[in-house]
Amino acid sequence: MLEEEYQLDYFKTQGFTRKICKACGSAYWTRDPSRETCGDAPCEPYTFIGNPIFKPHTLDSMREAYLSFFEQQGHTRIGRYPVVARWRDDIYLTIASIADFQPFVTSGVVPPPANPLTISQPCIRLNDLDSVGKSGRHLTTFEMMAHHAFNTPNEEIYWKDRTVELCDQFIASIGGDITKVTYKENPWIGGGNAGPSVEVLIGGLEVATLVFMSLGRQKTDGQGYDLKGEMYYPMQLRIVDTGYGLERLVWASKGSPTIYDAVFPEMVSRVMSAAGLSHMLDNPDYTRILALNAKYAGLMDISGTNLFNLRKKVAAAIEISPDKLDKMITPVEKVYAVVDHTRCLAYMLGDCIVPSNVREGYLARLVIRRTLRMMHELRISEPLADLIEAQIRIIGTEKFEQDLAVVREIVDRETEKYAQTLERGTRIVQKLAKTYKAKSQRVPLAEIITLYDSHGIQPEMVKDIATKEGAVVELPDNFYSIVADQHSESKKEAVTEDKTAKYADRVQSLPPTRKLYYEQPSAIEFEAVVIDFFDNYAVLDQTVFYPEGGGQPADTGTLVSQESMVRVDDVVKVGEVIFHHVSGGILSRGDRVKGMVDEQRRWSLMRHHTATHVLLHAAKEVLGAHIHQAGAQKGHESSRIDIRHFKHITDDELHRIEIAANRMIMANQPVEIGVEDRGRAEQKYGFSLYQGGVPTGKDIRVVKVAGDIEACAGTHCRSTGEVGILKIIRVEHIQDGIERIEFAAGIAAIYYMQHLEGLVAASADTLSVQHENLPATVERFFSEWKDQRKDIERMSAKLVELELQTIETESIGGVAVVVKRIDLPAKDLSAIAASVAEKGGVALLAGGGESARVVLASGDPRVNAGEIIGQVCGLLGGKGGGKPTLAQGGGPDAARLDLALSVGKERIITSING
RNA sequence: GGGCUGGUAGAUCAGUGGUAGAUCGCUUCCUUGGCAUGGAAGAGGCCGCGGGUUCAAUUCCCGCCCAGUCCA
Repeated sequence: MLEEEYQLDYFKTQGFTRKICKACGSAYWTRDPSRETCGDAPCEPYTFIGNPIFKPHTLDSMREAYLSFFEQQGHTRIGRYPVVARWRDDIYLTIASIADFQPFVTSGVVPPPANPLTISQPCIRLNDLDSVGKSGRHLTTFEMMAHHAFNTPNEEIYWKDRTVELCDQFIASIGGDITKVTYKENPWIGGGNAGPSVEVLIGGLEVATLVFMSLGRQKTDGQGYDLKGEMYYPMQLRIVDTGYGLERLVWASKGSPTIYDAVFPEMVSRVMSAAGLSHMLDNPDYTRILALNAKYAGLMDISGTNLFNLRKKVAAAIEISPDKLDKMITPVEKVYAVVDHTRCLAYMLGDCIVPSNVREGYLARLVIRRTLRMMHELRISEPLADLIEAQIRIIGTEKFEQDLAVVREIVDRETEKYAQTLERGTRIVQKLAKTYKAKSQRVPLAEIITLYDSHGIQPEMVKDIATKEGAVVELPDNFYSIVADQHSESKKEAVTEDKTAKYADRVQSLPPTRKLYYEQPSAIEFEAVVIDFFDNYAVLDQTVFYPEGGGQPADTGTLVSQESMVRVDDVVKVGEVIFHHVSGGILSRGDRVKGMVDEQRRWSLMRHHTATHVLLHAAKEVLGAHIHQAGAQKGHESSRIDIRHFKHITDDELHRIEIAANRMIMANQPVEIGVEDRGRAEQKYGFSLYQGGVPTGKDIRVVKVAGDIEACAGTHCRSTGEVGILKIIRVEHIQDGIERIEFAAGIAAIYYMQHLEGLVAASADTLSVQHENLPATVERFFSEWKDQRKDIERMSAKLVELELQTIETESIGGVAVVVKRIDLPAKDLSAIAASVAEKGGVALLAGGGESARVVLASGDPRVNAGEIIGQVCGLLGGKGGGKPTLAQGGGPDAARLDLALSVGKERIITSING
């Protein structure tokens, strides 16, 4: 990035000078000519600990100071967005304030909700999870306070000078000494955008970053820049993207040893006492150690082995052994982490994340389990739900969508589940340890990886338990990276190709298709002119054919011109142009055509689509406010909707949902559809608008069905009554936290019920009973079947006994030999034969019938049953085999049974006589 | 969405291409004045579901369902 980008008038008029840091070589601007370093870690240590650089503020007062300052400077205050970035498909969590406005506002498609605006956005970043609690400054959750200005070629709000000026003024307004502030040049690249940027440093701490997003990957007329091997070009939109760390500002305003003491003091002392460490709080040594720890940690990256180096440094400074220091400080670090994590969970769960084994739900579970583990290590007996509830109450219950009782239930369930996992894990490890101890081998690494990967058992736990069992376990330091390596080997990228992508240029020259399916939702016939025809795609000036979208499949139908009639088998939307894929003929540019969509199918799709909205609303009514769609697929025979829920839906709940949905249908309320300004709609209805994904564009189509309000592009019935009827077919548990409800609407529902009725009728018919008696009869038959099976078993045992009593053996070479045909099942034959063999005899028994079964048991080592049986069965047209002592087989040729037996007998005699 | 592990008696789990097992629990009986306990006998299994291979599948192969777990 060019040096000139930073030559601001503001710097010049305010007496700043540009200097080069003697420690790191970076360029920075300062009012203090005698300054020699840039002011950033590790070039400069923290100076604010024990010596605050702002007037004391709490989180709430600092946030208010910020937002009202920028309000006074002409910015509009905007409410926070959820910490789950449901409007993004590339990230799970909101990681920065600008993420709220990506991608549509930053790309210029959608105007910002206000301009300029100010916001305090809670963000979650789990990248530095390991450092939380240890470094004194890392948090999983922080609020990024920001003011954003979106400059267009037509409207200039403000740019660099004003931004830096506002920063200076804000710092002054909270009591900061602006002569101590440095602005460090730090070009920014990220997410396909780039621009000059300055870090705002004071007291050794970075408190803000001011980014001037002005370059993008898309080629424009302006001069391009090569940044790290990629070309960037000036964007139409130039965006002021600032980020002020609320927690850091509060920390610097208090000068406490760690950020945690400054930000959530109540929770720190609560968790300290829960862990029995409250005495530490009043211990001046402890405060001193922590302050030192944070100071040194500020100068280094403490991941991995660096933690040990940090310990050594701090220990040396206070003259105790690193071991002793470690013992003192580790529990306190865990307390900080627990406090941080519970706040993170308050936001996650409060914003309706449901823990699960996928996506953001997995992240929530990860944090929950981590927290539970640390609480266990600290011997905190207080339930996790209590701590999270306390965090929610501190932040304010009204700030969250999720009901507190639901949060508690979710956390309790997760706690319970984790306890079960641990219990199960302990048993598995104990067993494994015994196996390896018996073999006097050490437990191989592969086993430990499997335990972690497949059973969620931490390697440390494996070691503890196995050691207690007396087995040897060695853990490599880089355990987790070994696991990660194994995973990356099996990773494959799924490439989805867009079959219409190649027409992008062609679309540019075509006018948008008029969407009659919106203007006249119940129309099925229309007239149009063919504007273009290529590769069996017809583009018309207007159409009632609905293109695939929002989980609703495309319409099918016909197009008729003077010369030909073609079938429309697929319809897709490319930008604002609609492509009709046709077969069975061709059309020409300029043809006048009459179009007809398949009416039954279209109506069925509309019913299912409207029914989907009704069902979602009914589910919300029955299950709670957290119900959110996680995917949907409409069809004309049945449809399905995936909803986020933290436990299985019971039959009773399903029935209640079905009834609630049908009541809504019977209420026959009109379906209201309107196009609204995106920003206004978001503020008015909230992000529950985006149940089926996030549409593009400045305006969104808002569909209101029976109290359900969604942004939706689909076609709908005119009133709920037109859905007719909604029948739930089944509920399926897709993943943890996601339930799939399959259902049918309208005629399809009737078909389904008729089908069900058919199943009942057929079953009842087989048993010759009334439908009502079917369950009882099936029950009776099943238990009778079981009883009779028992009887047969008992009788078989009797038969075997009888047979044994009457069996006559022939002595051949001193061995008792039986060769006999007994028409019993193979199982009984082997019981009899085995019994003969037990006494040292040899028994060759065969059963006839449709096919033959042969059993040969030998109690004499000279007679190898497995070898002889092969020949015997061969004569019967089959095969057989087994052990030398017991062999079985058979064949289809039952008529030759007597021959086979006599041959078998010969073989036995030969074997005995050698 | 991808990977991995598992599904056998009420519970926890062995096991095998050829007659389904153990421990705990349960029932009954015996020992005892009664209880803890000790002893004996017994009940309890579509070996998750559906296909395939095989003379034979709980076991091997394929698909599905269910549960658990790791990762993006």
